[in-house]
Amino acid sequence: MSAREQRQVASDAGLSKQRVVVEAIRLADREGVDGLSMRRLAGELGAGAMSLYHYVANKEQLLDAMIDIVFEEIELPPEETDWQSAMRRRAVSARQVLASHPWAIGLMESRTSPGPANLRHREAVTACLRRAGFTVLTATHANWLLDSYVYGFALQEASLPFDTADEFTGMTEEVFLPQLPPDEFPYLNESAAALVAAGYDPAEEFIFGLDLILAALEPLRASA
Amino acid sequence: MSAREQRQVASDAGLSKQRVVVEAIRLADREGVDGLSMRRLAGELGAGAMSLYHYVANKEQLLDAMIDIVFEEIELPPEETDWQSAMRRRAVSARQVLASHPWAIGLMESRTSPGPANLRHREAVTACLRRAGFTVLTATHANWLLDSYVYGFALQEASLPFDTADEFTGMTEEVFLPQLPPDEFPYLNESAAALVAAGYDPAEEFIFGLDLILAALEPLRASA
DNA sequence: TCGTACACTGTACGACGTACGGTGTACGAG
DNA sequence: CTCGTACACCGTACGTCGTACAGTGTACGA
Repeated sequence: MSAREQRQVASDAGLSKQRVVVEAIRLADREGVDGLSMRRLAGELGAGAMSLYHYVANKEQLLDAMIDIVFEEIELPPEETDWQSAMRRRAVSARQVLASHPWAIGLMESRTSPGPANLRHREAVTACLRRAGFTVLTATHANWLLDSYVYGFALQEASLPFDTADEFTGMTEEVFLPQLPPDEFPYLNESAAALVAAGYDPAEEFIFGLDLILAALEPLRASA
Repeated sequence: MSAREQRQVASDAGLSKQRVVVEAIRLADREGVDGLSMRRLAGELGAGAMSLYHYVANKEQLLDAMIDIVFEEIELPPEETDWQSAMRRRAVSARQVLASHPWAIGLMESRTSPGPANLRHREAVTACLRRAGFTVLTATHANWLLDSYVYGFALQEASLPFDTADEFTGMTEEVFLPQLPPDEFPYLNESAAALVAAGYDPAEEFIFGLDLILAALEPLRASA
């Protein structure tokens, strides 16, 4: 048995850029982006820290690659349906993916050059809009608008300190409301109370705004 | 002249939480959030690194305080106009502020508890919407929708690798287009070409989506 | 049999956040 | 006028970070 094969047994498989990046994503999902260090990542892979630099030029490039894998996970707009359904599907998918990799959102601000999966995604979305009858310029507007909504929603969702409706109710009643004097924040109190009563569901909230935007974009199609 | 007065001359004024946080923001604006270290910040203030810990519990709290100062800079919705104008003003202000502190957007994802300025802002926005005739629930929807758009737009804008229209044209023609094979990315090519021809202005782009959202929200008012 | 190339790693450096234990000065009490 | 205390500030040190650099061992073609 060669040393390479030994290593493969010891660490589940030989190293590769793919394996490094995938494990990095797992680590970031588990511990947050601050918990992702080259040493820890190497440890997870059963390797020395410097070995990683044979597959990734530096940590920045590793982060770029991680982001692009995230984009790969987002569904492309299906081609066989009307444009609104297609956009809704890909937006919903994007929200799900970003919610399961919250660190990705904070990373986008600092990373300026889009990866290949990102480009493929943009191309597919633009294609869908153009084929639906939007002009080049209105398609650009629609693109900015939809992406802004999706990213902004994911950003807000990521900064919520709870994940489930129960946690929300608990946190609101025990932490937030006591911090909000009703005379200074009457409307926030009212709104928090209503949300506790009505229940809290980010997926529903997301769909509401999304459908409102899609409906408002409909009249901009040239061939309507 | 006392030692304290000497210090004040040497470093422009005695230390204070306010001064520490403001200088931290200046440093982050200038060098990015990665360039902000306790040692460098202390250096800018003419102090030792550990002195900062008398005004800030740790770096996390410093970042929280920075974010809240940023929220303080955003205009509250004016009370004397119709709700759409009020929302437009505060949204435009928010975009400007976030564009001048791009690091703030990436920070929001990891920071979960809102500061006082943030709360005041939310209260004022919610008040404006409720007074305009939105119900508690539709006001919540509108809030999520508008904030998502503003934050998401700011996030996308921050991740653009250029600041001016000229830079945009240059980068597009010299860097992006050569990377986009026309047969693989026909629509992105078309759209890039159109943008170069029509000129690029993020402020206009922002207003487009904003007004579209505001118009779409109008019919949701109860007292319309 | 040997040379080369490749995959990998050990060590070391400078910078980071911050715990801990000072140090000097201002100031109220005696 | 003296002195105790409180406060503002800092020097040093520890563990961790990213990563430059200089190896080391093995596979493989000649």
